[in-house]
Amino acid sequence: MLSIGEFSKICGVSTKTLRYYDEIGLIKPDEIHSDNGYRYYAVGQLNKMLLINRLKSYQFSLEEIKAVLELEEDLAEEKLHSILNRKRSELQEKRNAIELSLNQLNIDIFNLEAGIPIMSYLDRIEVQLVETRSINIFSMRRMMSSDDFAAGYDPYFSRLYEKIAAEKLTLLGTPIAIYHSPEYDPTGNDTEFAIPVRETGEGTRELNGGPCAKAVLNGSYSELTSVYAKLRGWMDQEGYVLASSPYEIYLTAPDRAAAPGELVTEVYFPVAKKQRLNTNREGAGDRL
Amino acid sequence: MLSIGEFSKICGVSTKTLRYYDEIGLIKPDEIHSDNGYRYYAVGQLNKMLLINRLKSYQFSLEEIKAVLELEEDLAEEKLHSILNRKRSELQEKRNAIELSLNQLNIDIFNLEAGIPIMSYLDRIEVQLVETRSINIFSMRRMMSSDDFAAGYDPYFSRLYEKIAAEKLTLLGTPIAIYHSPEYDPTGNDTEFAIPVRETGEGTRELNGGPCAKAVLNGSYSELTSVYAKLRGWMDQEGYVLASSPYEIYLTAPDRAAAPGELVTEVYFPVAKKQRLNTNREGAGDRL
DNA sequence: CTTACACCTTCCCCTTAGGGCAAAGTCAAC
DNA sequence: GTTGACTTTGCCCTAAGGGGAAGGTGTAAG
Repeated sequence: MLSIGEFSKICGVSTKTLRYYDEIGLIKPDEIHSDNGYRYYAVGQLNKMLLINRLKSYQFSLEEIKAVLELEEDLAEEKLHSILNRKRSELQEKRNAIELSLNQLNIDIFNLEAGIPIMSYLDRIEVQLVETRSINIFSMRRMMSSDDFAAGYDPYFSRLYEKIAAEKLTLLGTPIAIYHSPEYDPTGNDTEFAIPVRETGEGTRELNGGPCAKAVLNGSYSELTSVYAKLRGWMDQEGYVLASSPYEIYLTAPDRAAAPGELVTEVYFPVAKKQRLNTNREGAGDRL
Repeated sequence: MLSIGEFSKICGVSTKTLRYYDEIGLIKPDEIHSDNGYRYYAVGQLNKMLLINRLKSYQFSLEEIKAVLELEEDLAEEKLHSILNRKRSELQEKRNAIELSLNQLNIDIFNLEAGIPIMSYLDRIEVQLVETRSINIFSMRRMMSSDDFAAGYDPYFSRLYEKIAAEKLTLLGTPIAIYHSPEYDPTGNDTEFAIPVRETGEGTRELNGGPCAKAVLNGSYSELTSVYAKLRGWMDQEGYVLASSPYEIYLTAPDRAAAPGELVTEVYFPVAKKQRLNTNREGAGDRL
């Protein structure tokens, strides 16, 4: 039998950790002296502890490890297999997310070396008030989960293009995404994919024109949230409210793998003037 | 001015988060109504909040972000540059660590599909008691931090090989690492890099022979900790104690980029019989 | 003017995987 | 017998907020 200190040195974990694992029932000492409470571990428990360490290196939580250990005892191999596969996907996603951040960070560092402050692109986002015309669109509407969103819009636009080709419709513009959810909802967003066409008929509708706050984004979609923030900030400052669903027009087709630096996206917020409310609480003089 | 709810929707963060950031002084509302305590944010604070979001995506801690924001105000660009560079290195390291885990996980899944239980390699680690002979080694000794360790031993062995070549010594074996720290110390380990040579003289010494617990590892170094655990477990069970510093002999040269599956490493623990102590508390009958 | 409802405030507890420290008991060696 | 290393429990702490309660406000509609 091994004392907690010996066991901890062999396994490379702290005694604190071993006491914690005992407490949560992950690995309990083979024996606890009833008179002094000392924990003693069996040599045979080394394997279990080493497996725990390995699973930890795969970023399993202790709760998950507990489940895996119970599976191991039941010899439920196919379940274990699926758990490992899922964890592999998780790790791959994490790696990809880091990769994306690294790319963006590289751009920022590159800009900084060229003397461009990090967030200066925000100042280059210009918001204008424009008057749009109504256009006829061929569209489909979907609830988009965040997974769907991450997968990109290409498959949806592809389907639209296929139908347009099949029905011999006349293209009048580049793809558009219209966001009908009143605000961002992490569980799913009501999104309409549209392409301007000449013909009316089944599957088409009119996208109403009117006054819009418009901003143009040159570059990676990762900065879209900033564009939205800029537009909402502008609306608040200028005393406008959202009149209907915002939409984005992808001038460079998103299915074409253009260099991210060359993407051009227009963002439109249909707006209406807020009717006589203090657009600025300072101006209303309700302070000082 | 924007209420906390409006500001939160524009920036895509929760009101809870904004109150927390206020509390820790990361971003304080432009104005707090003194009568009801309501927080109001200025449109101009959007930029700051978006920068915070971006830095969070680079996995800066809030504490670090606070420091960066202060730098931004001081326009200390070169400092900012170095901070971003350091964070880039951190992210790259994280990605590499995940990549390593993924490789190992892939091996485990592959084995599992072939019907081999995950930790079965542990059972294939055989510990034997062997009698080694003294050998003459040419060596250098270093304190190895965990960073040094991660960088690998190749540079050290390379230096030894260079000196051996320069002094025209005769090689008698493959590289050896000897661990003089009594146990693993995360702050640094006293490690000796050695290569067996025929000639004695400056820089050489004798590596004493004697009884050793020996185990052979076929495959990736990531399983070395298990080998050590196995050896220590064996020693405890058989009633041996460590007599001097353990060492590893790399039969396949570690500087050759052999496929990790083909690496062969021998691990030796010089041992001595523990003098008449209960080798097993059960056997000593001090329980039940 | 009242009422409903959305919004805001503070306060408290909860999360992961343990780390640090203190007071007190115990073990093994000299 | 003493000393020093080891072990026990107990308490508070971490980072970045989430959940919910209790109570105070803002605004719009009837």
